[in-house]
Amino acid sequence: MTPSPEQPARPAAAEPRRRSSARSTPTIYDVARAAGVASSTVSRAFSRPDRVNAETAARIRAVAADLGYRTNPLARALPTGQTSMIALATADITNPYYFELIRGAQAAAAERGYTTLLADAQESVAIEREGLERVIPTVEGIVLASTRMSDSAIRMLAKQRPVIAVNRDISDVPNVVTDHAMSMRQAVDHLADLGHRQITYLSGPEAAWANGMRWRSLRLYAGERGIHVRRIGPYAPTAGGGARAAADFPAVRSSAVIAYNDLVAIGFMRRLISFGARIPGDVSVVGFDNIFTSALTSPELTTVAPPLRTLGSMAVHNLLALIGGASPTTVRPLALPTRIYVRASTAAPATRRRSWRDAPAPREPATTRGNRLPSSG
Amino acid sequence: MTPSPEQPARPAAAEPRRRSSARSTPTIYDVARAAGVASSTVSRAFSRPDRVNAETAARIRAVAADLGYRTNPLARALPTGQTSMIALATADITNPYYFELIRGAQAAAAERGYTTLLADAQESVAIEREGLERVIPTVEGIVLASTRMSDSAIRMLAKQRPVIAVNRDISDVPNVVTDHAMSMRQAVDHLADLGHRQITYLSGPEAAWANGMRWRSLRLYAGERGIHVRRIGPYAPTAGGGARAAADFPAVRSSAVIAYNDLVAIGFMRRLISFGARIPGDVSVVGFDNIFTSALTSPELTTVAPPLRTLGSMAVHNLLALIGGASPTTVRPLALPTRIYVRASTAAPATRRRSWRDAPAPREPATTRGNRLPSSG
DNA sequence: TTGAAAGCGCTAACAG
DNA sequence: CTGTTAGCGCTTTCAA
Repeated sequence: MTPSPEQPARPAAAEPRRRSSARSTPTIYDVARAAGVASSTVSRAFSRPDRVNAETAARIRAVAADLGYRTNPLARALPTGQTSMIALATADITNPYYFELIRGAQAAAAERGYTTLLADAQESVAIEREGLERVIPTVEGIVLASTRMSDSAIRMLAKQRPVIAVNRDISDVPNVVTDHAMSMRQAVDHLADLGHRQITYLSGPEAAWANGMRWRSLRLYAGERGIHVRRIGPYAPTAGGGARAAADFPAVRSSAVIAYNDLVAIGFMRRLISFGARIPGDVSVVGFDNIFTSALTSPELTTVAPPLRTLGSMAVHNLLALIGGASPTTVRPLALPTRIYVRASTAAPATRRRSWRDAPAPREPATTRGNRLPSSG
Repeated sequence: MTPSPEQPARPAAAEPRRRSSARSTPTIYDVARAAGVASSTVSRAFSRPDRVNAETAARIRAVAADLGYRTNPLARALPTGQTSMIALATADITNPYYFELIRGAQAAAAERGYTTLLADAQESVAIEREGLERVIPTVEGIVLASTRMSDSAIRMLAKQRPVIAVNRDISDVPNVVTDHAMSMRQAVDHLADLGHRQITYLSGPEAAWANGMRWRSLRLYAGERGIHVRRIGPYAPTAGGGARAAADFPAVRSSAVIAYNDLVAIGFMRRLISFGARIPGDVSVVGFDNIFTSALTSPELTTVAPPLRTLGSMAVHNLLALIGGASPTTVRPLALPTRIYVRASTAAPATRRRSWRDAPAPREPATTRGNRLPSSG
């Protein structure tokens, strides 16, 4: 049992027998050998440079550089669980509303060394589930940018990985949201300042959280300013929905309209114009979202812009905080401020109130003011 | 040295000492123990079911299921190098042009069990490089959906990972492209059939490959149909560029205009209308790309739609073939067919040719025909 | 068909 | 500050 003295000690096996530095990408072992240090030192030189002698670190980096060594994130992820990846789930990547949000999230993630996995649901709950399912083991956290999932499904998800919801309020799930109250106040103030006394709200989907918020805020602020409000709808949150709203629109009643979103506003304007109405001559129109297209319509649409980019970056920022160990309660929900872009679809109401339905008149060329594009927001 | 008979054999060390099945997610070892098999058998049951007895496999899957076991893609990636991830690099995720392409790529990847990493360059070459750099070690291949990189940089990249370029022709790098010739032929045929005899081309960036293709094809097909062509520009590929083109536009010369892309066409129309021109009364306008907005302008824009979705899915399809070992030469470049959407911005030329600059007239309400949205393409 | 054992490339105690 | 030594969870020869 006891080895005889002259018996050679077990071969030191200093560094375990690794595959020779064949071709393929160099590893820390290759660098270690070339630099004459232990592999763990190389590892430290890259992952915690402060734990290594400055000179040694420099030498290692030099050797690594000319060997073309690059840390392998996968190999690093295995022992640490830190994949440096987060997922961004959207219900529909095709929806113009989300571009800036995605970009804001992307940029914030990249800045912190995180890579973004895109999980597009393509409008299907099943695809969303499946996509998330596949992605979960790989990511450290998830931003739910828009989702069709139920509250309970989201809570479930939040048990497996840190989750931040965007523009959705679910108890126990931290989120970042737009300041819907402020956005409506901006719309109302603008119209009121112009002299409008009645406003019609083109309602969006009843299930949409934002829709309820908008209507409630509208009543509140309009009331404060002595403005009469009414609501028609609900309509689909699309240009088609807006067109239907135009057909329903009681022209004599309101000199101003606030639509659930830009798409509805645009569809509404187009249809109304085809009926012979003048905008903003007969009716002023305000939308929400400031989608790219809203600066390209005739007339250009006055709209309230959500802080999309900020929404995206804040979501990621908070998510990374969560991942870093912050408690969900610490990550306070934050309502981000909006901004109104005044363009050509709003003006003072006509002094003589008569319906455009009585006497359709030719339109005037679109005027241009404040035609800022979304990207400058 | 030779162990005495009664000496116990080295402890079997059957399965190496792993951390007890503490909390956290179950591993193949947990499943193996619960199912009474070796960990390697569990591994096989999931990665190559055909190499395992059907019953055993079934039992293992059952045990795994109720343990809640799920294969860990990261752990699998380490020994095999198969991460099941591909990267999709875009120069600007905010560009409406790419939505459907991204979605097509995403869907194709998901279908084959691949996850898509989004690398948005945010218009910066530096960010693009850096993003790609970070992502390379993690992905099995890359789709370059739009990129600012130089040809040589791309060839470099292609040495590290399989690469498919979209709408870009680089020797030695397989690609998928739109059939630019066909798309221009569709535009010319449409205008010719309407009776136009002269066409003005609003040129895009000179560096853009598509721009050269379009102009060349235009000359070719217009020639075949006896149509006179001229070109003005170059202009930025934006609505602003189109507006500048409108200022330059020699109204008397052409009854029809083909723009480099939809954005240019839209900017052109708006500015021309503000000058008092009627579209399509005075000038017919055709764009390229069929971006979302083109169905929402007044008048709605006639445009030639690239097969974006197909472009995306084909790119991924070919990329996976490459990853699967297909030789680059096998993956033949393919020019995908386009489709023209005839809307309200084109009509037969006015019988009496006079310049709208002489006598601006009030516009008519937009007509509606073929106002299909991009998503239905 | 199944089991044992050696890694994939990197991190992380624990000594020294 | 640096080297040694176990693994992270899975795949994969090689034997049995």
